[in-house]
Amino acid sequence: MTDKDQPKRTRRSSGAITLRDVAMLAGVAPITASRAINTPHQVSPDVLRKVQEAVQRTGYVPNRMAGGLASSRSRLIAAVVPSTVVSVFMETIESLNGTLFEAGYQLMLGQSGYSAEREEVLLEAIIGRRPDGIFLTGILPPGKARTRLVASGIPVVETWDLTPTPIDMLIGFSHSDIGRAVAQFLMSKGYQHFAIVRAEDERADRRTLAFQDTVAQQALPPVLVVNVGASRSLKSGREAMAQILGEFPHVEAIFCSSDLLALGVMTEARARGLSVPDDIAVMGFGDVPFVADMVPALTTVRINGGQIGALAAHQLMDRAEGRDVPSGIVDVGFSIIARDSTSLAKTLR
Amino acid sequence: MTDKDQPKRTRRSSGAITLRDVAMLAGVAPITASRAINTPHQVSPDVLRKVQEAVQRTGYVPNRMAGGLASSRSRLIAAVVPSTVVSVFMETIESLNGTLFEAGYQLMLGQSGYSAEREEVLLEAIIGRRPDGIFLTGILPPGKARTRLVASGIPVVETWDLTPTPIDMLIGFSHSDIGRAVAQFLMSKGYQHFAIVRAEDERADRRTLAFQDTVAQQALPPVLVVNVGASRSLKSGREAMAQILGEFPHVEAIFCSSDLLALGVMTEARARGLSVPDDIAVMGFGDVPFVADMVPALTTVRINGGQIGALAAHQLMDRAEGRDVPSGIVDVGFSIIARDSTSLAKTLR
DNA sequence: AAACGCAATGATAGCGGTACCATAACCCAC
DNA sequence: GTGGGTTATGGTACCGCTATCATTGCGTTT
Repeated sequence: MTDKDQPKRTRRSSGAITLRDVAMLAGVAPITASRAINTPHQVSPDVLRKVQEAVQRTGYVPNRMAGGLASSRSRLIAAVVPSTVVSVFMETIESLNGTLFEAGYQLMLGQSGYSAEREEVLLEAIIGRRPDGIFLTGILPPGKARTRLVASGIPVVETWDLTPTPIDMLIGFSHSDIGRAVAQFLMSKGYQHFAIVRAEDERADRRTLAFQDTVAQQALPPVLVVNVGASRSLKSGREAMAQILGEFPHVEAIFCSSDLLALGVMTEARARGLSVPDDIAVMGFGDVPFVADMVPALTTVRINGGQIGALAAHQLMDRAEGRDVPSGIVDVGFSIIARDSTSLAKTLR
Repeated sequence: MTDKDQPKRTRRSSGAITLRDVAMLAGVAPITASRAINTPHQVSPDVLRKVQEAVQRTGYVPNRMAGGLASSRSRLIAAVVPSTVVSVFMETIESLNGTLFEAGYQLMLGQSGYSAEREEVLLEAIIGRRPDGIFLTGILPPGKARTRLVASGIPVVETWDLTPTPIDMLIGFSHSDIGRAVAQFLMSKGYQHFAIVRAEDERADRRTLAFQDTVAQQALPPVLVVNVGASRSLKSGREAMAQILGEFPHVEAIFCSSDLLALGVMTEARARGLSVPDDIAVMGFGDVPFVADMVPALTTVRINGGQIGALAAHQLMDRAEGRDVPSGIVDVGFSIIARDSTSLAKTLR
């Protein structure tokens, strides 16, 4: 009857069930309901039961934005992946996401690889969500984006590479080591005339340089390097192979900066009646699942992407939950998976 | 001098720059600073300049959790993708994420495909974030998860399939139509003896059934169907091919439920000295980027995944921003990309 | 000239949770 | 029986932002 009881202003609300509703239904204070839900051991069995019942009955789902705001803990982790050829990183993202999810965290995805300005906008969008941690595919070069990230104070894991100067935590492997190891592997098989097919990419660059160095130390002929630019498609592998055969017919072994490029190289070789590995050996990089079962099975470099994702998840969550994780570098290494595409089957010329 | 001015309780705070700091620096009220940032046309040029300067100087990044809580608009979209073989959906996710990002939204990723309980937990985690929209890869079968989702009132787009009873919005294509179209395509080429290699998947099921029906209507011999289970690997394609050749040596054309399976089938064929397409025609599904440049180039079914992602993004954002988007079904169709793996090169037996 | 409309700014009260402190009830020791 | 320590619960004040209404100043309408 007393309309004046109503506050003058219209209160808005999303209309959804809130903790207050649950608490009222259970006959306890909101804070007690909160405890029953988040730290059940702190409440009596009786209250716990009543609150759980109320949650069931109402279908209450806690609002994590409100919780995050109040506790300064968003339980959100942001991952930045390159927009192209995400496939190589899929294993990592899946394992990252899976590990986070088990522990009650969510993953936010951002795509990099466009312009520097957009990179900055992306970082700002990410920071605006106040994630508890940030996962970067690759290492972030000095610049505004990096400065902003450091200033934000959010724990960061860079991955997939090594650098002596990480922002914070780093989980990766040495691309130089890979270039060296692959060169040694191929030389140990007796190959002497090498070509490299590589995408335009700083990491491929370092693999290439180390490969060339290692070969040069054995006084072998120089390595022919074909740069296919940004494209990592099978097609560019084929084109690169055509170029190699034109310029360097004596080539015996080709190291490609991705499995897909290697597939292209093999495709072109076969199209020209050349046999892999009888005429030419081919190596890839990445060990995407299907190259193991092709004919010939592709020799390649395997990175344990799942390990990187899981490790990163744990380090970020440890940080978020106040456990001490020193900034530092974890080298997860790599392995060369020797398969048929590099098995010597005829006498080298 | 008066220590008692201090409130008794210790105030916590994340210590970061807040809107209040910016407003004070600019000499305006917080709400005015908010307007300068979010709706600049509502403030005078003078105030705008001062606030922008303050933002620059402080490096202020708005806290979107607080904003979302206050406005009931999170600017977050959740996407649920199957945990396996995400590659087919990558194009969609990239385009979804890209479109959202341009408009100031962020993407949250969830992986489905585990247990039903986990599916429920996932949905609860998603709803807890109060996203402005949810993108589902596939359609959600009736069950607790679906009920909960409907109850949440969050706009939903189901994709990659058609059903007469979507939760809300639906962007997909008919798998039956594909089965029919592929059968007709292959029959029009003169093939009569068919096999299908398929993964355990409800959608593959419908393609298979429609294919069989269409073939049966022409009174052709029955189609040999090989179910490879959950695995969609190249290896299972090879194994399926081995089985087909054992049971059905007359087979002329094989339709696979993924490009990777098709690759496996072709690999096994070649390993046994059979030629594709001279001895056997092969078709895939998905048109992953590299199958166009293989030898032989793979005939396959192309879905415009980018279109699905972009369209879904726009529909969800339209909903979030109060523009009217009727619940309903969009059929984006598909296309058969005829390439070399089905070009008739010798007289059929 | 009084009334009106509109643009720019501000005060206030939340959004839905949790941190922090307070209180009550109970147990134990001495 | 009184002081001290737990355990269970509650009250209050925020987290950082925006919706809503209020106010002010000024040009415009009739």
